[in-house]
Amino acid sequence: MTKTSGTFLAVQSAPGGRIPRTARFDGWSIGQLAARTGVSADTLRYYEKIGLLPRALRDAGGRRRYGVIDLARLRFIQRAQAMDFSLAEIRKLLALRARPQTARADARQLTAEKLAAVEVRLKSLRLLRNELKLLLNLCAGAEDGCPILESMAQTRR
Amino acid sequence: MTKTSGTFLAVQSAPGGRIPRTARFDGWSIGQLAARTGVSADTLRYYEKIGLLPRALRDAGGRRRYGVIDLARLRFIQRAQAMDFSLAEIRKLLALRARPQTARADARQLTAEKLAAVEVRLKSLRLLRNELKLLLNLCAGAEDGCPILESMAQTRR
DNA sequence: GCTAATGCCGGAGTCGACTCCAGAGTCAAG
DNA sequence: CTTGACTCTGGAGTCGACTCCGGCATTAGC
Repeated sequence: MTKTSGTFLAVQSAPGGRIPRTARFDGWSIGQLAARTGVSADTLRYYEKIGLLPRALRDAGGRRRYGVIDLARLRFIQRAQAMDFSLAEIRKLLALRARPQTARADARQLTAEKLAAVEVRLKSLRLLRNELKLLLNLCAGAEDGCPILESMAQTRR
Repeated sequence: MTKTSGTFLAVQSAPGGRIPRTARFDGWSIGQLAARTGVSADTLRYYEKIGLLPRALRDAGGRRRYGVIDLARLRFIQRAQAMDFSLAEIRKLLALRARPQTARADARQLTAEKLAAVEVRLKSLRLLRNELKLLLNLCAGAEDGCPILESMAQTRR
């Protein structure tokens, strides 16, 4: 989400993932994949280290080379992450992808659990918002003292 | 929120904060305050270390003794924490309590900022909830494949 | 007086998801 | 051939809010 160093132009040579007809497409470097996805190179190496991404192919010089499969997997991770799944949960989801027969029920359950957690969080955040609004309203109408600080100082509300 | 080790009975000797008539009330031990508030003794020492609580009075043997002022401050911390304020923010709020003249505006602003942050989080959580619900609905109606995994695998949605 | 419980302190470890670093290797352009 | 951009590795550091530890001192209850 941060480091997007200047490699951007290099990526333009294969827009939309197209393979140039002249030279064999041997994938992207780590920096190119980073620029393409917005995931930093450090993070890509980290994902590999923790096994979220498989060990990438290496070129003659030992440098990582990524292909469309890796890109798809990474996109999957990004989308799952945007859905508030932790890397541990995403690891499970990725494993599910490999065995389609049981995947349905398991993915469903994982998602249902996530939904339940989100609902809970929503509920408490709504309460919190109301509390805060109330405090601000009180504050607007108060002549003396600070209702906000006072409310937190009280022993029971 | 966790460790509530067996000291509970000791506290019962002064229920409701009552002071035994025979001996002078010299406050609570760290364990007693812990049992009374649900904040672990370790955490109390931690709060003192980071200056969230002032250095507690010590008895002859060097052990901490807490009084009602400490209890009130701790309750303040707990309530602010329940309102999603971080310890750093709570530190500011506590500082505000000390200078009532400017406190109003500052506490108001802190609260308003917190409210804004909560609103933002609420919005994104609502979106997330809708996504998850949609996925589960799709999943219920699908005959083949797993719509959940598929949705994450797609390059664009 | 003895023992179990409690408390003290400094410091290390935990969790999750990275981020940063040093020192070395690789590669393309000029 | 040199320069500079990029990459490699293993490991350490970051953030927030604790939690746990070992070794020792003190105290409460019997």
